[in-house]
Amino acid sequence: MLDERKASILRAVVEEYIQTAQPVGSGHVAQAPGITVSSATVRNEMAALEGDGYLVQPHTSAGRIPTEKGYREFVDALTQPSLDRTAAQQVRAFFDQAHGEIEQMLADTTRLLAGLTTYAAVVVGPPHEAAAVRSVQLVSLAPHVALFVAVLGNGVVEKRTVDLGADADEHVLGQAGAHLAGEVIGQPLSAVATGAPSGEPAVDAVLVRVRAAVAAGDDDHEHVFVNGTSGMAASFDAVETVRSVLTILEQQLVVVSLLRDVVDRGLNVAIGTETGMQPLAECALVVAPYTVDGEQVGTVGVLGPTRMNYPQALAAVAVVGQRLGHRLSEG
Amino acid sequence: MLDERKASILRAVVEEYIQTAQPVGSGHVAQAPGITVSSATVRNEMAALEGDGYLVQPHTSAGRIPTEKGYREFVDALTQPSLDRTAAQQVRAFFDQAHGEIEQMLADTTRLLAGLTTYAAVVVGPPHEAAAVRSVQLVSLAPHVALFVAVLGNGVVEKRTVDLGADADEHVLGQAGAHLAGEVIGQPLSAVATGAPSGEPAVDAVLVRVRAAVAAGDDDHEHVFVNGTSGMAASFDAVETVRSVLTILEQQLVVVSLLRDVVDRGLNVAIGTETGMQPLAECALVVAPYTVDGEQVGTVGVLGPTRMNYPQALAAVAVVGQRLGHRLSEG
DNA sequence: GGCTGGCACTCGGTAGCATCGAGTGCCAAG
DNA sequence: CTTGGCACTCGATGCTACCGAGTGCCAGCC
Repeated sequence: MLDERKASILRAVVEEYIQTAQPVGSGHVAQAPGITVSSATVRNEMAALEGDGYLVQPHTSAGRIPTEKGYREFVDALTQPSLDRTAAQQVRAFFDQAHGEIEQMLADTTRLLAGLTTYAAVVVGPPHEAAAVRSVQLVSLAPHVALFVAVLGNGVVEKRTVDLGADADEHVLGQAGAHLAGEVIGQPLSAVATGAPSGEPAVDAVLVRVRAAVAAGDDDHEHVFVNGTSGMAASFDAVETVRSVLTILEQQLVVVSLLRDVVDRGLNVAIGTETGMQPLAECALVVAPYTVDGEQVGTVGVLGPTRMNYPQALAAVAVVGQRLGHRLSEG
Repeated sequence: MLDERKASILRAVVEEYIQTAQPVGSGHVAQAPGITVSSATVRNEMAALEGDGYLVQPHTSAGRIPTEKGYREFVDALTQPSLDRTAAQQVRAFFDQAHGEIEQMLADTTRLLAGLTTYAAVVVGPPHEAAAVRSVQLVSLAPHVALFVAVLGNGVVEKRTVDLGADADEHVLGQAGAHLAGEVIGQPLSAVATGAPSGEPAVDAVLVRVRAAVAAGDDDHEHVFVNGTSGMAASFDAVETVRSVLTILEQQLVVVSLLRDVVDRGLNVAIGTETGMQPLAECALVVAPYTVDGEQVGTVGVLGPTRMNYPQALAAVAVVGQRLGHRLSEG
């Protein structure tokens, strides 16, 4: 454990480094608010902090930079920060005005978060399979093609185009739809795959196709929304870093499992290698799960450089996650 | 108009510059295939090309770089290029296997294009309003909340959450839904906004709310899918350029109007300032509209650096656009 | 007349070198 | 234990010399 003085020196270093991106020297720290000792004393303490692995020198006779361990300590020592007035206002305004369609709202939420933090924002939507089916319908689109539409209790609509292989008239489609509705309403969507035949040959032909189509799309990744990559890009000065981060963010499955993994470890913040992804070594991830009716159904997060503004990011993610959960609980 | 020799010299310069990103000197051009004259002659011709605005020198005594006019000439002189074998194979495989849900397919198409070109790929989906409504439904989600679901003829599903303001039982919702169905099936979705009341007070209360919700989301931007931003990032070496391009790509409305604008001008390729967007001065955009049942309904494109591989990009965009149109026409 | 080899010239990039200064570690005194 | 002082380090900056890719131009050749 760090003593009080070491802790405040570490804090000063991290805060200045976050602002300037330059190695910070003992002189600057000595002048920082909350530091009452001389630069010489600071030097001694900084040497000790370096010995303990909280700081590093890029080269002898340069200032110091926080290590992952240093950031970790800094973050752990943060008292739960709160948003500044205008940002809180912005969040409030957003969720007051938020309306309409769930996916649109999640996408807009990433915009909000990206705007609040100037980093890349990520929102993982509620898993589709979880919710109970509220309504099922089969709609004819073209001679051999129908669309299976299921409305889930959380407002998500699942759809699959179904190649029927042969003509099916409206009547048969209607019957098949009604049969499916009887089977799966109130059940999770996966129940579609395992239902019984109806007895009517024409209807059963359709049912087989539909069940196959639904099952095929069943390992449907959860939906991920990403935004603010431009802000993320601005935080790095090596284009190669930007490129590798973009590569990660483009792989939805990877993003989902990354966030889930961090949340499962009970973390709010994953710094550098803590993310478990080597291309994110220079990044930090701040996340918060959100709950609907007391159940964790998704995650919001921001991805930025390790030298991100943690207090701001933590506050933004926490507030947005909480508000989003409330909003979704309302329906 | 350029004479034959100037044209082939320009072509050689562009091709080498695309490959190396270095100013190209007369010596290299002289060794290029198709060039049979000495470097001294090439020098004279290159000086003339510079005088005519096709090339520039970054500084005296350096090689030359194509100008926008130079790229334009190069592109216009291209004979319609075709995809190499493996890429064509990839496209074929993709569309053979493509199935299921239209939006998923469009998203996957951007992945395909991004993979083919190593630039950022953009696909603009068919406008939602255009297609005729096939089916309408009102589903209760929560006590005061219902979901309006409309299936359009092109397989798109439009949905709106509707705050009913008060409880409405299933029966009333069903009636309202049936009433709407009678009005708008076969019509574009916008017909929902202008229907008549039903006469039944409870049903009409619901109808008012639904009509408002549908109208509110009506200026719904068309859906845009973007992918391959990491490849785009790798094409530039200034992070600031990457950032500004990302900023553009994050604004869906801007992307849509950009593509539409280019297509409307009858172009396949927009180079640098031809895009009309200043942050894209160092970019080129290759686009192709795709048609369903003979009607242009959307656009595919790639966005890369001005020194992009035009033949490859043009071929990829053309083939993908065409195949996508076919695929969508089938239903 | 047009092409070509030759040649002087230009100028960005790189390497070597001195200088500067922010920052360090250490020490002796308070 | 803290602090001012001091010698030291080493990246950054600026200067100079040099190299070489590339140019423009010219005289000779086909």
